[in-house]
Amino acid sequence: MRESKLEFTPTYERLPSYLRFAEDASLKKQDFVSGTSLAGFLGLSPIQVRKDLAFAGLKGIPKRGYKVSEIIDGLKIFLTWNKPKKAILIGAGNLGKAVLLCNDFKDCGLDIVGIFGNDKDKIGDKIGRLEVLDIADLAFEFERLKPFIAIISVDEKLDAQELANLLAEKGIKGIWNFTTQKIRIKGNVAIYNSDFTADFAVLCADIQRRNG
Amino acid sequence: MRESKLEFTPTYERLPSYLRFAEDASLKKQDFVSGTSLAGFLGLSPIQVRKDLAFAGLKGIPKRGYKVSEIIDGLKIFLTWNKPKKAILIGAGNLGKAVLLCNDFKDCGLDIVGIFGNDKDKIGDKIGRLEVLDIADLAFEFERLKPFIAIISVDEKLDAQELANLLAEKGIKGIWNFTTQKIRIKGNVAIYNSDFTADFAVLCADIQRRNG
DNA sequence: TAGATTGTTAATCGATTAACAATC
DNA sequence: TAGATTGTTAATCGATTAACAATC
Repeated sequence: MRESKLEFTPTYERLPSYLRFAEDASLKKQDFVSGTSLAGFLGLSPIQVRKDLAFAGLKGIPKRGYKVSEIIDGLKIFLTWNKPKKAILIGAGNLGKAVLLCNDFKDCGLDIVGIFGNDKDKIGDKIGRLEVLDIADLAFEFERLKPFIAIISVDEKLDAQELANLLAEKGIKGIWNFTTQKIRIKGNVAIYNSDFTADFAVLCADIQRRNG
Repeated sequence: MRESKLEFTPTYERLPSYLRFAEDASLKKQDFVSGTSLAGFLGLSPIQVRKDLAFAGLKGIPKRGYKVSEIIDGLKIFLTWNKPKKAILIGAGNLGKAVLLCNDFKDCGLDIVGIFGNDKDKIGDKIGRLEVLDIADLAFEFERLKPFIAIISVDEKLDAQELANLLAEKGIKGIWNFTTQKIRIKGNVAIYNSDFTADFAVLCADIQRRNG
């Protein structure tokens, strides 16, 4: 569930899958891929793929398709993934670790420079190349790390709204909220809520529909 | 990014937040909540909340609002969250652990009865109340556990499509795919793709829009 | 050339929002 | 009663799909 009404959200959601497809094609030494093949692989309609790529500023060549290198470079620029963005992770639990250590973000310009925990046992531990910092030092460490994005993956014992208020005050540009707690910020901060239970609701509805 | 075009998806995504709000109200011993207050808290429009609740079959009382207990019971039934659904987790990494151990699903009828790992070190370990099973025994253990839903959170070393094919053949009803690998199933299996990079793309677009 | 593919304009479909009557 | 709220029908808005011309 996303917070603000950003136009073309479904398109933005599809673009990363086009990027991955192009990177696979690149590994296979293919120079061009057609929107049709992309659509076929991803289970989308060719028209939608062409519309999306056109939206991202990409031009194809009739009969040949889209140049793989242009898809890769173009989409990375369009998504701002060509520029590294410093991020901090708040919450050093399993989800925080998963985000920090998974390889899916290697192309996204997500540069996690700090991880904060609440649990006294965990503070000082190493996760990957980072040492878990004390969440109590968040305001102080913010100045040093100067993050652009904050990822909140704390458990329900901590108040996500309070954390968000502090982050907003310090000048964060975007907050990715993995808690089911509601976050609202008055200023100009982008907020994305990844609510697993919302996703699960959609899956349940789909199962129900398919099984009467 | 979701797989199939299920109507009313945005509504289904919002319903869990209404359920949580009602449960909070219930803890505060409130008997009724208005759609207006719900909308105000969640940053939605009152019309949308009323439409959503009506879609879920809930009836309010003019001037008073909606009965809290009816929201809770009604939404749980509507989402099929009143009935426990057996699920298996495939992938015993940090994300799998996070899903298994987080409390957000306590109301969702998600009953995780098995977790499978690939890493020889991890097989046999206890995570929460479950022992990590060998993914090589998936077909065999499926018969014993009889899961309804499978959550795939394996890393890129494993082929998610191959796992999905096996699960589909065994009769799984729904697959929740946390990998960025594309899964396609011919049969009548509901698939929900939780692709973090798709979410991140939307956040990046929102940040970009807000900052010129 | 013919066929495959892109690109664009128009039509359709679904979701949200507006307007307002009904009601406690 | 008056005011607040729900419920419903119509209008709007955005996203997807269709149709088809342009092109290599």
